[in-house]
Amino acid sequence: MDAFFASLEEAGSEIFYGKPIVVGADPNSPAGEGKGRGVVSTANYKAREYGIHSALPISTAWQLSQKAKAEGKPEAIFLPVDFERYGKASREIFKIIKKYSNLVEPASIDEFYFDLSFLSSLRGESGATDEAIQICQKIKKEIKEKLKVTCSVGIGPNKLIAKISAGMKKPDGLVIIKEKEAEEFLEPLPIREIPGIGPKTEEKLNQKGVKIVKELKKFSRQELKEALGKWGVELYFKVRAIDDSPIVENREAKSIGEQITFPRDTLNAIYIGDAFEKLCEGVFKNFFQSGFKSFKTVGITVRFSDFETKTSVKTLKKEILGIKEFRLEALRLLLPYFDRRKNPRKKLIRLIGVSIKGFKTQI
DNA sequence: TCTGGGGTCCTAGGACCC
DNA sequence: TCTGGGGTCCTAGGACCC
Repeated sequence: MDAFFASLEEAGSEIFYGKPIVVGADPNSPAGEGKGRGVVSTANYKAREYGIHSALPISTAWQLSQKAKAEGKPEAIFLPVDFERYGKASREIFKIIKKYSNLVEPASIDEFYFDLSFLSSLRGESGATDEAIQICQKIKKEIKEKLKVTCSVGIGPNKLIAKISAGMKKPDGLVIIKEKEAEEFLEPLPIREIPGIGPKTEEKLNQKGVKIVKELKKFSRQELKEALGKWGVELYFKVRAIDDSPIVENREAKSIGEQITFPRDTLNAIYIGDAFEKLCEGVFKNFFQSGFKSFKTVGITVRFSDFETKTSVKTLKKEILGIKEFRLEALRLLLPYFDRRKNPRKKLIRLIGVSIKGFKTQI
């Protein structure tokens, strides 16, 4: 989906239509006047013209909006993240795609993989590509009609190529890469376009003089394995457009968690305890609604004011069924961060988080 | 201008078991 | 007199994705 959260907000209101929209943290909490904590989740394309984008500190986004205002352009509209609403839209999109493919994988709230490989056996190679394009155009049209938002689609011989090509023509694009073209298609791309290559891996490979995918092909499987571990072997195949990862429709959650960054760093036990309580309740509610029966592992996260982040995890011998046990175990993990045991310098706390894993399914 | 929130997967060392 | 080998679980941390 294109600028999904912001597009949904824009589509949901006449007043917002055509305006720059920024979904994310509140720019005016707690300090007011654009001094808020947090980052931009999604900016629509109008807001991107101001230089506002995902992951940008919300305070910076606020300044960019003020600068635009001074130049006589419209101020950006800042909105909180409404996960429930976006989740509902996401499920509707899933249903639309499902009408055209019986295998649809929600890769995230705004990304889907779907299988059209049945067309190849049905129509032969050239007929299949034509029909794949037609189906994707229908899906795009139906999503636009029903939700008033656009998406970008990539058609390829595997998930890797489909994903990368979907990103080539945004927004509202449709790109098809045939199997024969796939390897050549990747060669001139910056290595960062390969999903899984982030800032650290990019830097590591830059050190070896590698900037584009073609240059990665100089390395043997063994060399990439030595440099990047197991992931290096996967990368060896990816740069050759080889990817046999399956489309998985029903993925079960492996962990459930919530975290909160405080408006101001604090060591106030009452304040933190209150937030902690709410996090436990939120996690347990989510766990309960997920339909799992029990869990065995409880974890907490503490981020200090200097951004140092610590985690403590405990796997219990017996399964946890109720919120009281859960809260008690989580609290046992949290308490050491208030005293000498895990916070000898009495650093202020910026964030706490609570998570669970090791689920057991019903029956 | 400080750096969200909800996740997944991998690694490495230690414990433990056969 | 040296101190196997493999498998699995657990913890902490890191990289990455949207």
